[in-house]
Amino acid sequence: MPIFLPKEPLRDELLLTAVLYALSDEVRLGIVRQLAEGGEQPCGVFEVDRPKSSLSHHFRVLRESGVVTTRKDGKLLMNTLRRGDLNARFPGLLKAVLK
Amino acid sequence: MPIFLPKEPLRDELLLTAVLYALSDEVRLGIVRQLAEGGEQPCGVFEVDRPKSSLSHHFRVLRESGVVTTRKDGKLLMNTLRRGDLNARFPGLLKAVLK
DNA sequence: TAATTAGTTCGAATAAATTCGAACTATCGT
DNA sequence: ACGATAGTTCGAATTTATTCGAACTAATTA
Repeated sequence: MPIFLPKEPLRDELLLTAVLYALSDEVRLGIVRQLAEGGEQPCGVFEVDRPKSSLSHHFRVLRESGVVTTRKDGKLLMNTLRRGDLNARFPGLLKAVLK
Repeated sequence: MPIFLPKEPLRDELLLTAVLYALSDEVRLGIVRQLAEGGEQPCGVFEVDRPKSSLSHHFRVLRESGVVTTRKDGKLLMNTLRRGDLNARFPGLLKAVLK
């Protein structure tokens, strides 16, 4: 079966509780901070002390909550923080969390 | 055994992930919103469709994460949102979440 | 003193999240 | 075509959270 990335919620489907939950984990928060700093990056560059299947799980949570968007580029999955959507729906949240 | 309220973290012991986790639940977020609106209130005034033992659990999570502080007043436990501490440690977070 | 009220604590059941290895898909390079 | 690389998916184990009823503590009121 082909790889299906989870469907990412549209801007107006973002749920505050889901976003807060996604950000409430150290690993995921670390990923988000690094994306905020360095812009679009593939999954592999994140140095977390966990096997890739665990990392993949955390990316899924970030995608499904709408915190991150992922596009395919060759053999890489490139991840971007959904700044615009998050700022539109929850103004100030990202800034407060990333500070 | 006497009733021991969970120890509330000091301002500089607040953890962002713990706060975000506490806020990532609809019931708890509802309590926090109502405290933000109406100021100090006892546990009993919150109309959530759950038995009081469940409510008590949610208050515990809010206290242990440092979102809420509780003082005893007669037979009531009065709860207050820890605005000052939260704003000091995570500027803008509360505003963004409560909007 | 007894009854009521407010809310916690306990214990056990259920539900949900996390973790990891192994197997897999897809792409790239040789 | 083959091997290596990137990352997902699956399945099962473990951990953590939630839920609730019942028993409890402490304060109030009769």
